Amino acid sequence: MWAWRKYGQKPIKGSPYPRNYYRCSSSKGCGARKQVERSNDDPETFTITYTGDHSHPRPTHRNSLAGSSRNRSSSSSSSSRHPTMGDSDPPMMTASVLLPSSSSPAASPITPLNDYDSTIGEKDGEMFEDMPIDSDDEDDDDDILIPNLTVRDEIYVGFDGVGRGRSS
DNA sequence: CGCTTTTGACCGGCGC
DNA sequence: GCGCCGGTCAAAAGCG
Repeated sequence: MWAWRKYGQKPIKGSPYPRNYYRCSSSKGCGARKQVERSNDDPETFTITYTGDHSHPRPTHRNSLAGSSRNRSSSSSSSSRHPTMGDSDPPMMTASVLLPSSSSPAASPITPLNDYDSTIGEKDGEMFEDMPIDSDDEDDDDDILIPNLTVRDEIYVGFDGVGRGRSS
């Protein structure tokens, strides 16, 4: 997926675990940020909060980003959607990754996050972006986000930066 | 060599 | 005005 560079980590009050701050490094002026925090109750549950939007196309191997947008400000995220799609503006893209240690993924539509356990159970909050996409070749054009399963109602991914930059 | 990660410090905002 | 909290940047080190 995208490349995320960790730029900070701070202990959050109210949570025994620290929060990690990641920033997209795929593009210079990409204002996309990722915030990873572990649940207090479920150490296996990670709450990922994405904010902002990427200003660069997806490194997918399919689809050509015909004339992808070329407007790159510097910090502001003025990205455009895919021309092929007719730019809609999804208010937000959310991805919640929960790793139920005991819960069974049976309820999950896809992606057995059980495997995540090994990937994530390393330390506090690492990069576990290797979600096992079952898709043969993810032909989706630009469907951001992965099939996430939100089991915990507390797993809420808030987007304060929704519609930041380009929209509006 | 380039890039990523890690820790600390700094800054801004808010509350009291 | 001070203290607290959250958030970000910066510099250095390590690894590929």
